[in-house]
Amino acid sequence: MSTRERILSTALESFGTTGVDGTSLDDLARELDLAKQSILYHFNSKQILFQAVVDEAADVFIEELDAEVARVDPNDVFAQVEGAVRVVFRLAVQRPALLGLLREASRPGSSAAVQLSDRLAAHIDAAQRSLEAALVEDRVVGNNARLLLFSLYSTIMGVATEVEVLRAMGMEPNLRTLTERRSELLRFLEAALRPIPGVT
Amino acid sequence: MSTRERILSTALESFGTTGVDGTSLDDLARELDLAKQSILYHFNSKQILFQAVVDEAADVFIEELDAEVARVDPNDVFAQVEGAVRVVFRLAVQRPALLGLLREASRPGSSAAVQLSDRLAAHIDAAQRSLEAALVEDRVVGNNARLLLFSLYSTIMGVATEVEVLRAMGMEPNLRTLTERRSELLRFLEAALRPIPGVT
DNA sequence: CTCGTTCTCTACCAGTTGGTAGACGCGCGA
DNA sequence: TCGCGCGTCTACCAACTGGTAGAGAACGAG
Repeated sequence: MSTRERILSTALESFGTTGVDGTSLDDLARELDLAKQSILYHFNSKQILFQAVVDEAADVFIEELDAEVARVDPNDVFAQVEGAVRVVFRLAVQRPALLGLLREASRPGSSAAVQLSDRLAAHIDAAQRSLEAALVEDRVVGNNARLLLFSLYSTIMGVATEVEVLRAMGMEPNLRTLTERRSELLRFLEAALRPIPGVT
Repeated sequence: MSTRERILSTALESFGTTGVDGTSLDDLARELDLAKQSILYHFNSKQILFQAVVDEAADVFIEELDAEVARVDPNDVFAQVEGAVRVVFRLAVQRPALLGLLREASRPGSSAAVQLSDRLAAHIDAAQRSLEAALVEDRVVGNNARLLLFSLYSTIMGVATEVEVLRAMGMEPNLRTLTERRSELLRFLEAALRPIPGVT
């Protein structure tokens, strides 16, 4: 792995867990066993490094989602939701810092928000169109595809990442409860989306 | 308003929008037009100030929820959910920094998480019991009251606070879209909770 | 008046911050 | 062999960080 890649990956880990403001270039340099100035050689400023990290996180996120969605019937909304949930929960286990970074970058007023949204725009549009089609064909219940997508996103990301709230409810965020969380989440989402039989 | 109260309120605003690490005591002092050392007189350290701010935010949050829930039939889960949504959305308009602070304090690994959860424990338990009762009487559909509550929380808080994601979807977070968001959210939650007629 | 308490202030500190300047070593093409 | 670009380094910086020390103002109680 190149130095540049090492820096990116370590920075993603640290920014995603401790936050950008909570991570100093000195911290990163120490962790990388590298001079701080070498970091600044590859990324001219901390801000630029953060942007690069956000881009990388967005790319990984998109890549994983694409790979999963490609294996699923594009007309089956529930299967797509299930795929998205699978991806997010896999990341929650394997790369929690990546989800933490997305959370950091999508914080209200974040400088990286615009950039992140540019990176995701095409995929959001695609998901929205797919949901729209399902909506007009009554394969799914709802009034507004965008807002429905927004609700789905909020629920999935929240259930996958709000581990401290989970703790407050008396459940430790280990692998067993994670599985429970996921299956209850899927049931919840399906109940919210599934048309009532016989009602048009 | 006492100096202590002024400090608390300004700190809540700043911590909730810029984050704790992104806010220096010098910033606060400047904004308050007060010497930094006066802040440290009332709160011996930044950490202690943060804890006090978290406590205050939790108190306000609980107070608002209690006031709303008290006006609602305790056996009507949908009315309770509607009340909670109303409170959260009102705060999203009137005191967005307060929700931002809860988000900050419930960040994975946050030092304030335990404290926040202690403060909310009793209310979480009450909500869970109420949901549990509705569950066994089939007034609501679901398998696990705690996980159901967790899903509800994630959805409501996400839809109310993820304004940058909303922007990424092409909707500006103004008052009109907020109303739309709220009504679509309520529809979504009701669909997720409402038992299908005729099915037991 | 005067003493003690409460609060705010100025002055200061050592450690850390993001960032700059410039030297050194290394590998590679001419 | 030489020069040169690339990457890393040491040394340094001004600004800012959270926090300390201690003086003085305001004020109520005796």
